[in-house]
Amino acid sequence: MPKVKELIRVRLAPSPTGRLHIGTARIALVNWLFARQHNGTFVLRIEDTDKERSKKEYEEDLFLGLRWLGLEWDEGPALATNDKKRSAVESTCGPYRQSERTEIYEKYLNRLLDEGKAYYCYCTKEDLEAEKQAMLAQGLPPKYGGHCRNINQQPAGKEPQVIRFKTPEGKIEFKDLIRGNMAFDGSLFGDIVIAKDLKTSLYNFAATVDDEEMHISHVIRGEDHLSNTPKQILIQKALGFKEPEYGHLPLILNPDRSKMSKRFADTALSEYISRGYLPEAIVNFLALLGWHPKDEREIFSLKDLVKEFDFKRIQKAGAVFNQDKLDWLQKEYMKNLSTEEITDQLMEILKNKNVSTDKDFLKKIIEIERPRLTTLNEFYSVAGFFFRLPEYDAKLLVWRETENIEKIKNILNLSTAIIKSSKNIDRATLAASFAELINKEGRGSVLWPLRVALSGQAASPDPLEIIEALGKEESERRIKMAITKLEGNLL
RNA sequence: GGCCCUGUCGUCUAGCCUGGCCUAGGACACAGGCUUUUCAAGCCUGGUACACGGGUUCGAAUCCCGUCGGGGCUACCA
Repeated sequence: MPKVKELIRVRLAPSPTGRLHIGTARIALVNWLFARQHNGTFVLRIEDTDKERSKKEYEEDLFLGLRWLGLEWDEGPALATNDKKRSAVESTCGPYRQSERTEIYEKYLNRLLDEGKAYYCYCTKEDLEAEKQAMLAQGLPPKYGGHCRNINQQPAGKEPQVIRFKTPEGKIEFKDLIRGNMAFDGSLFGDIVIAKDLKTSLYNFAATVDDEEMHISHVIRGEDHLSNTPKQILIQKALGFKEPEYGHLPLILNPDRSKMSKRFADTALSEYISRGYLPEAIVNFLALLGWHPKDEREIFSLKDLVKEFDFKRIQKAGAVFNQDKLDWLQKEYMKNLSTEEITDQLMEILKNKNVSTDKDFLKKIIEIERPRLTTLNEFYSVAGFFFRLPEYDAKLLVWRETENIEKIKNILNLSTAIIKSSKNIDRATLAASFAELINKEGRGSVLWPLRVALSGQAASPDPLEIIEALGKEESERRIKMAITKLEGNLL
């Protein structure tokens, strides 16, 4: 076998049976960080042995998601092929889709079969189910009884169903990077099924072979794989493979502490992407889920994490997905964006809503609305009134019960006059021009109806700021509309 | 049921290995206040946690034992 240097090589091995899960994204992050920290290689392997459930579109979603997060893989599918050095590695470690590695598995399957370490099982699913029920009925843990273990020839009238591995008895021990020493009792497994047939390997077998063939040095994955590890170690031993190091990360949990599922939150990364979250926020959030530095910092870029992230400080217990914290981080990263950066993206979003606007106007609005935005996607729902005055009820113009219609109309009329006569309508000038009226009538009495007239909403930025952004003409038009509304509606 | 993992504020966690600096620190969330024309933002203040029970020790969140709780796996899925 061509030699691949004994370096740090980690892998992400997702199965494309659904959109990239937020938990998978975190596993990817940790693997990527580990590779970057040790000058290692981050391998992406697609575990698509389950032909029914694997879909090309999910593979695409995976590639997209990883790239969006900034977690580019060094080896794997969908990479540019003009790198000579890489193609040399690929010829020994690739291909990177399990569906394309059938011959490799077949070779090892045959070896196990020839050496009597694996065998064909002729038991049908029905047989097995009956056996399982019988054991359960006796209060025994269900496991395969080894019926076909020592059959050398195909029994008459029976077809081979699967290939089983002869699980040796005895303890399996290994050291987990996060959990320390682990010990399992092999006699509890029964002979595990490693392939449906020579062409169709199953997870535990395929993954074990690939980790060896791809020279994986550290298997970093979710805790849900902890109980697969002893099985894979047994297969390694039977085949004379080198045992990689293992690290099992705690799971991301629902608020009820079960494994994170769609019932409680969006589990697909693409969901967060389309909701307008920033990759930096997601990365930061994912890193802080189950890990924390010695000090009290909370904000980490991918670059910071390469420096600071420490495997030893990973939590052992699962962590509940906390949307509030994500949103807070998202806001923090939004603050770092320049208006310039946001503008282009927003132009795009507005275009999709059939709103045409010019850049300078948009920039002004962004400045005003920034503190109110968690994601860019929310922009239109909070700031849409700048572009189109929404329908509103005339009653909204009344600040408090004690206000009367005539007074409000009067204030609105006076306001129009103030705006008209104001040379400049920047906020500061406006504040000075309105001072007299406000002193006389009270802030709320003046500003509330103005706000509603200008925004059609009860919650908005300072009305004077809105005027500045909207301009004289549009502001006057909106106030006039409000007056008309009051006249036509005697409440 | 069996095997395995795990248990500090509501949540993410610092502290645990190397007992005393912990009347347990930070962040998010929450509550109150300031500001105030609304909603945000900002600033200030506050409350809540070592799962429980035994030991060991002058002293335990930290060490030992037990109990209880939570989770994962238990497929011809990965």
